[in-house]
Amino acid sequence: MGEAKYYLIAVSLGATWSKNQFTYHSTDSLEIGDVVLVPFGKATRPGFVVNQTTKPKVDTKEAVRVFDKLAIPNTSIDLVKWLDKNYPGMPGVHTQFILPGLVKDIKDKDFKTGTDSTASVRNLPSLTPTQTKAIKELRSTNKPQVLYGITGSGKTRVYQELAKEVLDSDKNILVIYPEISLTSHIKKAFEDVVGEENLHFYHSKNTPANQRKTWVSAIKNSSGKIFIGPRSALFLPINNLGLVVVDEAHDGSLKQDSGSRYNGLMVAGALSKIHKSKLILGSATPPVQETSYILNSGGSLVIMLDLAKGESKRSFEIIDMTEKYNISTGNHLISKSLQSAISKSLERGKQSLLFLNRRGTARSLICESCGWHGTCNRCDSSLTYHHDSHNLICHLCGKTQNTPSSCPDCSNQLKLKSPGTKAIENDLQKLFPAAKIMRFDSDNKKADSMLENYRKVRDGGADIIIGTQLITKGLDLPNLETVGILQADSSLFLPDYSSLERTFQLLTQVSGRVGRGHGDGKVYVQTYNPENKVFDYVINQDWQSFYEQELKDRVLSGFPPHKFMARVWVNKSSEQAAQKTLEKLASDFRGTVKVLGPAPSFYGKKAGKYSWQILLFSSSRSKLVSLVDSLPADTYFDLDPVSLL
DNA sequence: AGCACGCCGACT
DNA sequence: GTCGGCGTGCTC
Repeated sequence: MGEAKYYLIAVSLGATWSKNQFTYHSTDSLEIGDVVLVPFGKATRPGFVVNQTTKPKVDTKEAVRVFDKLAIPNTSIDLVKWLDKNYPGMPGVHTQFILPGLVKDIKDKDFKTGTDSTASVRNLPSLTPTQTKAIKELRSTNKPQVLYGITGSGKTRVYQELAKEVLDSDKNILVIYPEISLTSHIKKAFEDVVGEENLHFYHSKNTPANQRKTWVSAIKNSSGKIFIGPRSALFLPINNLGLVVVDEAHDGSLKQDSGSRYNGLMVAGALSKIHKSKLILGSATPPVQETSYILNSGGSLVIMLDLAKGESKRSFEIIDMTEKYNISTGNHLISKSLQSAISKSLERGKQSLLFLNRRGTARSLICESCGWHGTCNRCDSSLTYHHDSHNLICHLCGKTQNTPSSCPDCSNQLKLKSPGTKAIENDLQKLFPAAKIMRFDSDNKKADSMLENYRKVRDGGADIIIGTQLITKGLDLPNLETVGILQADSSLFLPDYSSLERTFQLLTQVSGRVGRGHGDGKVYVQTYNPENKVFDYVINQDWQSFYEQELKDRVLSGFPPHKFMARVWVNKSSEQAAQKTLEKLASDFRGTVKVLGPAPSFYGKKAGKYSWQILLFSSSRSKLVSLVDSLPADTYFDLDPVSLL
């Protein structure tokens, strides 16, 4: 037993700590990165050694090394540093990402693996010319790349091929995939490359023992493994990472929406830079902001526009719901075309899927006759109706307008509509009494029941499926023929700079549920604004034109990726207090950066608290970082918000 | 997040 | 003179 030495330890802590490095002693000789358990307050928490230090003035407690030589890789320490720098104020949380609670429970047996058998690689399907070309382009550089491939173009097959090469060069692979529990095909695809024993899922729904094993496997193995998980898997302490794939890179779940609000795509970028590994962001609707960042920093775009073998076609019909003769006599939400398509699919024993775009419903006022909706003449953003004051408010600049009693363009009556899936289910049952109808939404989103529901639906337990957001995510329904999108425009007029992009993504992803290799399918897009250009981009499956147009619009409006942005808000028990606090902040910041607002937050009242917000814009991200880092304690911020709502 | 410290009002 | 309200600050 030697003399006690002193070490600076980064402790895994919650969001309320603005500091997380403290001095502990140990009689063991500890190395930088060694994982330790330390007493902190009443609790014991995991931490890692930052460096050796001198005896401090305060009394120290003892750090206990968890396992012999269980050190987190330098790359993970560098990632924590990057997070601390780019999302300031929550260092304890960032350490917790790297050292989650499960670290405390790691036992010797978690180190024991089954036979480290060599990968039992199965025969993979042959490549199409488009896939071969994409692989060649992806191989040609180590810079980050965006893989844009329409639904059905076979991106997964491309990942398989690249994964094989990376594994052959004795490295590990990380695949980020949202809603992994719903999508078995991605699991199978990588299993075919690396074998079951070498494929690790990292997911909160797995058993604790399984999670510990995966974590240990990451820290222990220097090659031959593929790790798959949601955004939290970005923080697995993987060694020797050769490839990072973020599939469905447009997905909103990549953005952490509480605590340290990091953007998973940015973290993936930092991670691959630290490892000098390849980064691929794959999607049928690549995100505008990050695609632009990648293209402006030397990365490139790889395009796959052809359907892979065995994939079938999908066609589109845009239905103008302002035309009365288009609407079913039995139900005002469903068009005649959609009704007869559902009917025909029923006769053929095929399934129909109705997507109810609930985002933004009931809050904006629209005219059913001509498609008019209130917009702010200063911001060009949609106005939101407020029940209490009977006003229309711009949530960007805060300007208030009186609510017109009738449509300013055609003087017909204005409507606030928000049908739920339940109401539609009832209506449809009346239209199709013999059909088995099933709702599939996040109201019953307990993961196990969701998977159960999905199996039931897929295996023919429903003729008509009604759902919201959830059904946009990778649902694979082989027997699906008809897709109906109800209120396709409801997400279009949200007061959010990204509402056009969100709409494009939603519609494209829903459309992608049909025509998956088992007969052609048709998508019926019902809208009150058929002339909106977003529908052309969707039905032509033309992301590139959408992207170019959207980039131009973002330059004009000054939003990301043209400028960096931060959203800053407070929650107060009175509206006046919230407004006053932010007016003070806004006047402090004006002159340093561009400020928009204050205005009420979109969800202005939550749990009895009133929320107001301001938006900060700058060409320098670090300027925004230093501003939000100096905010008062009860102020919240989101750097690079994907949504302003 | 917990938990101690501390400074003021209500009650024995 | 004591009990306890919860604002403030600290956790090596």
